[in-house]
Amino acid sequence: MARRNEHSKEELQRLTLKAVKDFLTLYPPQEMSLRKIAKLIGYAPATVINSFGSYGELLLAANAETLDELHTLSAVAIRDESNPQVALRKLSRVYLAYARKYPYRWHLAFEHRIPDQKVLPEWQRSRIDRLFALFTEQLSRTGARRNLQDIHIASRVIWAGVHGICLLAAGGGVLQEKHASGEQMLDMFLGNFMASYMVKATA
Amino acid sequence: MARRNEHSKEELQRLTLKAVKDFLTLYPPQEMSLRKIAKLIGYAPATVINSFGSYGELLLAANAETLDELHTLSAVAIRDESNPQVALRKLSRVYLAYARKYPYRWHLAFEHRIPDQKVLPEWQRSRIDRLFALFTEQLSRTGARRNLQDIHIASRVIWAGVHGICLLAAGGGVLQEKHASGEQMLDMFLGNFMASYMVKATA
DNA sequence: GTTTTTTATGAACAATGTTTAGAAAACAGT
DNA sequence: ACTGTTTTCTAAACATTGTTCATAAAAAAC
Repeated sequence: MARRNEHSKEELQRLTLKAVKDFLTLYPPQEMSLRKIAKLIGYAPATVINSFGSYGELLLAANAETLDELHTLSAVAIRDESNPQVALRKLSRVYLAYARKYPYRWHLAFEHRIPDQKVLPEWQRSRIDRLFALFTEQLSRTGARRNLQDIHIASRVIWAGVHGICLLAAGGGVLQEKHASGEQMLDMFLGNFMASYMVKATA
Repeated sequence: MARRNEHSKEELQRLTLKAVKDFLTLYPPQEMSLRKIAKLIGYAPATVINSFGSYGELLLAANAETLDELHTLSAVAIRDESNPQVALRKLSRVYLAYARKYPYRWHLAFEHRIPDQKVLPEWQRSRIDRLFALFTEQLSRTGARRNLQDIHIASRVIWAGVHGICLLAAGGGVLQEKHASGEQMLDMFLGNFMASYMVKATA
């Protein structure tokens, strides 16, 4: 066969990413494949490869959309929140809600080593950093007078804690906690950590 | 070919698991395959399947060994530690050290949905619970007089926090933190969380 | 020595991501 | 309108994956 020219290069990418998103909304990444996605959009496998470079890069692009979505939801959630500690709580709830709503997409985005790619592209790295930055900003606004390095570390600790709790609360695999709700864990984590963090700051 | 009877059923399993362990000490799980392991031990692929049931169950068995190792190291590390808070710190350090030493094995063990297996076996579930229990026990010994449910949740929070921090500090993938050391993050996490947790307990 | 059981494998299968030669539509130049 | 070039797209082939099954051969049982 030959060219059909039904979709532009960008349209084809949009089409493909939409198919991936829809698939991962229902089924886990391991059940997904290049050929299934190709069949879903009505194109040949090689066409998808031509469009994205490789299956791994397609996943990378899909993850970029996930991270963007999560960032937007987070930013909106704390837009009118003046209290930084409450903002941190809201951020954590957004993460948990997202991890529950789209467990497969969420998990894939933070998965390690998606392809055998040696180094992940800069535009992906910056998306992760942008997520961290949301926490760092709120932490700076708490008024805890500390050096930047201290705030940097603390924001990572909070992010890591939230992430780990989401794994327990929404992860469908080995880690699965039934007897403790995600909300309870998040509240206990942020409540205790921030309480002590603020105390030492004002002392 | 036919039977060689060089190894008993158990010996063959030991041999296979050793090969998997050695492989994952050097290379990531995605580069591993049933056929490579089979070649390493000098048996046919079908023989390995016969021995473990499936490739997924082989990974499950390998993960069981990882969890056992981690449990033993943890138990030994806190054996003579009378102070429960110090014990929690030591536990977290063991996790971090292990995640750094065997990043691939560590990651695979806590990965979600290794095979397409619907439900993970009971003997695997109990190994995870045993790891949690180490944290729960020390938390109980802190003297914080709380109900069991509260301690249960708190132990999960601590475990999740430690796990998330290890992901940042030792995870070789998307999440990678260069500017904050794992030790710093662990100390800040446990220090602040426990400080507040204990205060409220004695109040 | 004959039968049965256990052990191990080779060959075949379906599915995977990727490469490549080339067909056909769109475009450009005259 | 014809011709040459470029772009778009795919079928076919490849190597690799996990898994199944008939079967060969050694060991064990009788």
